[in-house]
Amino acid sequence: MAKLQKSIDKRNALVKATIELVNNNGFHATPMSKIAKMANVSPATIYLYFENKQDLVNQTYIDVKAEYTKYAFANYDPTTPIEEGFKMIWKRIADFKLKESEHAMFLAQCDNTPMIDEESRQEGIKHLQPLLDLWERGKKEGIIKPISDYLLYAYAINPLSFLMMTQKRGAFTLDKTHLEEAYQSAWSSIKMCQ
Amino acid sequence: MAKLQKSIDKRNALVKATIELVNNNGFHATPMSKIAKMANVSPATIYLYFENKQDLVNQTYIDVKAEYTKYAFANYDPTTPIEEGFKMIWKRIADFKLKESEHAMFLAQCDNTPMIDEESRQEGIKHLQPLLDLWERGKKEGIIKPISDYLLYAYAINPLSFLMMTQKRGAFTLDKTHLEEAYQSAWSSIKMCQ
DNA sequence: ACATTAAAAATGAACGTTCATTCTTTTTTT
DNA sequence: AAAAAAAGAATGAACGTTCATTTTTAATGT
Repeated sequence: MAKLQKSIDKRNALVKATIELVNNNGFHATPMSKIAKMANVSPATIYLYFENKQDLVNQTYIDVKAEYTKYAFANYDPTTPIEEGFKMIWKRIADFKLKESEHAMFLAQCDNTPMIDEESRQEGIKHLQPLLDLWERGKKEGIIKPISDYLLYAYAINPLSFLMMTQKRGAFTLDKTHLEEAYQSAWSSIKMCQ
Repeated sequence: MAKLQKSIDKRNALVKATIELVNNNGFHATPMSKIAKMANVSPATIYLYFENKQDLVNQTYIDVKAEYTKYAFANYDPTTPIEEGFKMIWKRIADFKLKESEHAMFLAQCDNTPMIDEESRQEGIKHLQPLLDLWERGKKEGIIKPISDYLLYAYAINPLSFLMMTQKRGAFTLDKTHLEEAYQSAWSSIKMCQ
């Protein structure tokens, strides 16, 4: 019964501290000692919950990625018409990136860095399937451009990461109007007919 | 004459080694000793060219960013018509990201990480002005959507970083066809009229 | 209900290593 | 021969991780 007795709160505190410190200082400047201190835990305790530093950051990545996709598809019904369904998911993702910007920022850092093991990266991608299914359906119906899912993601979704990052740096603020413009650009870039 | 006597080759070798090691291992796992070894130089010698590790990575970032924008605008003439000018710059940027993908990857890592000082980041942005000017002109002529430059960059340019990264990971290959589709998506997302 | 006890969880200090940086000496350049 | 550049070895600090011990938890017997 070993694992079950350990406090989930403590694990979560460690994950939370990891996100916050890596966001602010980068992976290279967040020692285990600081993570422990921020989580109000002894450094040694970390090793009761995680194998080592790499495992801690891998698990943190998977946790946040799962939260992200769960949020994105929370209210999505796979029978929704294409355009409406896409707008729904897009808005949820935008919402996540803005409201949970700490988490979104952490993902952006992980996704552009060799700090996450390839295995965990693969694990994180899995839950995006509903969006890929929607696109598949959209292509069949002649509503979505018949191009690679990577291209669709690059133009429809990924720009939100850049905008979130830019906003986080204080360069500009993504208000309601911007968001509507962003949606129009996203939709323009992947819909058929032009 | 202190600085001038030092070998520019040695400096470049250090910058090159930094890019390669940071790309492959991340900043957190590239010690000065390894950089020195890869550049065939003593660790102590690094400090004749750079103040410290932070300075080395800052200067590397600025170097690569300057190379990037120089490449992007190499054959651009500010009097070119909007659509043609945009296509020209876009293709050059795409070209850079694919042909100089090591450098592009390094920039992507720097841009999503707190590893670069804010000052050096600002320095790196400066040289993008010709593109912003083109957009300004395009908005006035009613050809480009009258939205924030950040939005335009997010949809017209930034997706290339994602695609380059995806390609680097081996998930898919960005061939000629994909590139043409990508351009169409980029242009669709920022042009007026729909 | 309480005392006892064994296991689990948590800890602070310690360990060995690695790191960025500096120091002293040697080599190269002019 | 003097100055600059480069080198290897040295240094102290910081790191990830483990060790020896203490504290907490929960099950058991009375």
